[in-house]
Amino acid sequence: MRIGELARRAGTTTRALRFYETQGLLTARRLENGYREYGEEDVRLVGEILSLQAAGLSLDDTRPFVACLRAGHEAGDDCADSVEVYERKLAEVDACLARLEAVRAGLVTKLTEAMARRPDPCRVTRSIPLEES
Amino acid sequence: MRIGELARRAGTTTRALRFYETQGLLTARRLENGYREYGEEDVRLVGEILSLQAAGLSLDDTRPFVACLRAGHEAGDDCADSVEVYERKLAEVDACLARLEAVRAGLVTKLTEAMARRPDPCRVTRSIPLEES
DNA sequence: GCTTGCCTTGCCGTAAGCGTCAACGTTTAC
DNA sequence: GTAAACGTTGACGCTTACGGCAAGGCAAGC
Repeated sequence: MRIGELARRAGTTTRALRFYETQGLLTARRLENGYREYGEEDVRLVGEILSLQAAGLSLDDTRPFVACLRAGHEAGDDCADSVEVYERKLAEVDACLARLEAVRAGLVTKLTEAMARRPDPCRVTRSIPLEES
Repeated sequence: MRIGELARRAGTTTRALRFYETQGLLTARRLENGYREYGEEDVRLVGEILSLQAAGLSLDDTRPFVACLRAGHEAGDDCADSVEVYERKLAEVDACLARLEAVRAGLVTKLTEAMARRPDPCRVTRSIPLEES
């Protein structure tokens, strides 16, 4: 199949596929007219990439998974390198979570302090009519 | 004072200060030779920007705070706009936390599944010598 | 022969916050 | 007199994952 069909079937764009190729994630044989030609296994491969990206991995992180599939494994994470990426990414996510928690705490502090400084905290902008609706 | 001194006193670089100026966050009068000239209040202002960035705000988010200080308020968050930024940012951080939690959960799932598929999970790489140390 | 649709390569732009030259003028001290 | 330390503007680099557009080649239906 050609690039357009692969893009449709894998659920992405031709732009993305060509980009993956420049990144060495995808390869294609060429037809006589220069068009890229893909096989069924490429649908699976691109699907793996997209699924991993959705799981929070960067494109670069998907390399071991692609290599693993190319090496004939049934799943992209059937290789040690892939599992290692999972672990590394998990650690990164945990670090990011911790940092965000800290940022959150700082924001809450600043917010409450600012609110405490505001004059007339009990002011009512508009009185509520008793008999409405 | 000139840009170098302001940078030192505020704890940043001249490059950053010039950048803030292009972003409209900082203004400076010019000496006859074209050099930027700052006052004491600018030290405070730049300090506010840096502190907010450290708290997780983007440079753009600091605009209301700077405007608030320029308007003569004692604190940069003595204005409604600034407080609004706190609230918006807090919501953003919360959303980001939720997304990261989901990513984390997905990673853990993938990792445990991949580990479960690995052969020989009880394999011992090296036997532990009984009499060591 | 015309249109339509698919394909090609390549280059620019995005968002954030500066770092790092380049190439040059100014001030100050020895 | 000159060197060091400071100042100026401008422009490019970096990172991610493409989108958009240009300018064209190829294929198929009417």
